[in-house]
Amino acid sequence: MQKTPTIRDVAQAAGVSLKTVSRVINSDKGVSAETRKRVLAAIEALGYRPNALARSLRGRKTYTIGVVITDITNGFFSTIVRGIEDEAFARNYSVLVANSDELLEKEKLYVRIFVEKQVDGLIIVPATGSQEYLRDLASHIPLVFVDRPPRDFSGPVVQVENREGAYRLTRHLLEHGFERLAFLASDLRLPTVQERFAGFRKALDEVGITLHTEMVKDGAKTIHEAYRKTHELFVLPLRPQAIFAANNLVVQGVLKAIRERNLRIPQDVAVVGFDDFEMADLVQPRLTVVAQPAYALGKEAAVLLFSRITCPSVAGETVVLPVEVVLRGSCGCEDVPQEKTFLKGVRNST
Amino acid sequence: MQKTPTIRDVAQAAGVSLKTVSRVINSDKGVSAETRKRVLAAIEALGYRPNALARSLRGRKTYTIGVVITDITNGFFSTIVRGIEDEAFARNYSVLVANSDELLEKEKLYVRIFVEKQVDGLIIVPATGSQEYLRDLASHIPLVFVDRPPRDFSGPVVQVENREGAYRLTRHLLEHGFERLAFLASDLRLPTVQERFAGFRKALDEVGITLHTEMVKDGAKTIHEAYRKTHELFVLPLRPQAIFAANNLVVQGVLKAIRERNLRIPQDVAVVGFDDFEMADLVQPRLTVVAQPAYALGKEAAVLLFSRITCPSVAGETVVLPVEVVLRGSCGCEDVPQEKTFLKGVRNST
DNA sequence: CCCCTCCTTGACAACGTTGTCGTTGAGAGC
DNA sequence: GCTCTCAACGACAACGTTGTCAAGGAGGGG
Repeated sequence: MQKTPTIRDVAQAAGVSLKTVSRVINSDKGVSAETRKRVLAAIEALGYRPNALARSLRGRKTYTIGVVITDITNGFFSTIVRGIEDEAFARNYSVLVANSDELLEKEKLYVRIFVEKQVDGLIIVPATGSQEYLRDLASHIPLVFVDRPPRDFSGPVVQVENREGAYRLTRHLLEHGFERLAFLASDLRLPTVQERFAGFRKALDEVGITLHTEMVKDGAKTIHEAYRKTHELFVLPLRPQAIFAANNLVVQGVLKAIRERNLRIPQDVAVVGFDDFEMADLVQPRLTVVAQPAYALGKEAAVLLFSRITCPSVAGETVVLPVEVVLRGSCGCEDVPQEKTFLKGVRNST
Repeated sequence: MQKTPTIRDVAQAAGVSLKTVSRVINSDKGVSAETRKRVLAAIEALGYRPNALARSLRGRKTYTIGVVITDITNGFFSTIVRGIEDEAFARNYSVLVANSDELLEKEKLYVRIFVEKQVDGLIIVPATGSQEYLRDLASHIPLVFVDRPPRDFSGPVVQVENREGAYRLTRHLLEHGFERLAFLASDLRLPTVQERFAGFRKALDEVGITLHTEMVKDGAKTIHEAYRKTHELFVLPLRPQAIFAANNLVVQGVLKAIRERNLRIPQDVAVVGFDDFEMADLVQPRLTVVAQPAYALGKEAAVLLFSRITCPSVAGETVVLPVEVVLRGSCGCEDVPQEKTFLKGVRNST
């Protein structure tokens, strides 16, 4: 491990001052063509690479943002991250990522670390609990939330029409004539889930259907737990006719359980999910879902963050992106597979 | 945006020198209990947070590593990243991530940026092309490759038994009596794919089956392209009896095409894939695959990297992790769904 | 010929830390 | 009472950059 050359070594090699080298590196004007050539030659010869740390310390800008999500393994979040990353890349920014696992303490810790690392901004999927701890921070560094609003704290959020999407999908279910609908959620304390539940509930209320508590299952945070809760639904005296799975993990558990019980979808029980993903298009019957623009969610959050970074006076309001009900077979509709339903792949590719 | 307090402000507030504050922050000895208390009080009062940039510049250590993968959206890679991230978190390291999209130029650019940001180490899934450009770098900073070895360059790699896995899976297919096997690949220039193809081929050779060129399709880099190539296979006069999909994206395209042609799996055509993922367990019939320990891949790569970071003399050899052939229904076996096939979720949770 | 301008260049300090080394003072040992 | 040791603390430089300011020289206009 030999010593990395610094601007000083380059200056010496080229026989100029530190500042002149600095000017060449930053393509500042005020350097003659001749000198510039000599400096560039020295840079080349020594294999000099600027030290971004020193630059950032001096310039108070790291060209790095921090992203705290709950779990990168979840396709929904990885797609959001991808949206953020692409936008960041286009602006010469790098991205630090962290998985909070829905744990407030982990979120806090990561935020602290990223702030100490002087990130220029932070995009957060807030974990359950209170984001009040961010209050002081918010005046120091631009923050943007994605997917869910923070709690006990107000800041710009980029999210989707959870309530509306759930409402429309539930109405659709009701139009199929189902009356005993179950709602299976990862965590009803999450704002997104609450909104979805509100939409679900509103649709039921409108047609005067009473929702029985045993038809609502909470705490299905993993595929496996969703799977178990689904089984619980089927040992009830009155089994559900349709299941509304509140996210992409839940729906996978639901499918697994139904498969195991040898029930037919949608004849024995209909299933719909919130959030589209490749699998939804490959199972049989294909899954009817509310498709969320995950990539756009990340991209918009990044756009918002960068506008706040470049111009701190930008307040940054809540952005709500539209969702789309994608009817396939699992809700009871006739399933007509058609090409080009590769929505997740829709990207302004780089 | 008020000015953030520095160690200097704390020193002034507590009536001590800079160095004393520094000592308190780093819990160095040589500070009386009384002074320590005063300093801590000042830190608290001012809301002081150390600046990691200055620290890193001074200490030549950033506690940050860079990870360059091809696409975080792909569950295989996001799981690898998760493995890396968990290991990094445990050691107080942060992770910078980048998507190369299999583009060498993007990979190079990111590596350069990360190096300029003075990361303590780099984990790379090398894109197609030559990694020769890393030669100089390797003596300056620890590098570890995951999933595939680099080209024109030798460095520590953490990968799986591609050849062996493909070989075993292909043999299994042959035991079912299939003779016309097709191989569908994303990019045959990739080392992983080459190895898998070699294993596939070896199995065929052993039983004396000649592989016809039209049974090998290359260039299926997206689900959509895999879908198209699959259709191409079925307009051939002699259609394949079984399809070996070389990765998780390919297999999704294959399924989609087969579904569209209303062919039955495995009666009309068997399908197997390389890399397990949730979906494989949910489609009908369930997919027979070679399961790769993606999480462990990332974790091991990180472990190796950190051992090289802490002790630069560690050479770092190639680590090969075992794969497992998971027999389900799509290969022609009787499909006996069983609980607890949640392999992806297997994690030493935090 | 002189002054003014503009272009090129450099010295120096600063960004916020920490390592090195030196100073001070209290207490122990003789 | 004197030296010696050790704990507590501080001054200073350095990490690698860049912003500020000033200097030097060439060239143009009067």
